[in-house]
Amino acid sequence: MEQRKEEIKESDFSPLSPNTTLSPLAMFCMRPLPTFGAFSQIINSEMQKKQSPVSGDLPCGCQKTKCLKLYCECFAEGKYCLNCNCKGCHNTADYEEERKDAIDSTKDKHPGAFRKDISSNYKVCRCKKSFCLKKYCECFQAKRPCSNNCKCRGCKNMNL
DNA sequence: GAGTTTGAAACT
DNA sequence: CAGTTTCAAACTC
Repeated sequence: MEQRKEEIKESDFSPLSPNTTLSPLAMFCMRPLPTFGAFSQIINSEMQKKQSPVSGDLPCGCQKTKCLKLYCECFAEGKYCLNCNCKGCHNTADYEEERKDAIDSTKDKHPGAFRKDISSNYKVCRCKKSFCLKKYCECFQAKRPCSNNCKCRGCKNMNL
């Protein structure tokens, strides 16, 4: 089907013209700029949306820690909570200050925290009852044999 | 779904 | 550093 080129008139773009029909883009461009606070909220919201959940990751279900302690896997991985089952979560952009403080104090006590480059390879377990053959054991859960540095007892998760 | 077990994280 | 408590997930029924 042949598309006829329409003649473009100045009135097509003028917001002052009562009969003008504007494109969605034009409408967007004409919107007033948001206040700084609103702008910040929009940015934070978009940042959170970009935190796509990594495949295989499970949402947390924290109840008491506001997801601001290492008990929370999302927090421990340096991620915002997203689509989680947690209650009273402060591990979101809405609580950025509190979250940042929590990260700082956790880093003070636990310098290796949030360091993806070192955390997974050097973690050790202290299992006593699971023989390191259940997901209670972090090594087992990571599909990795226990190392000499582990403090586990009766370990059956060793390389032969 | 409720209750129990487990070991990391936090606390003292 | 060691013992204890708290916590959330894994597990069991």
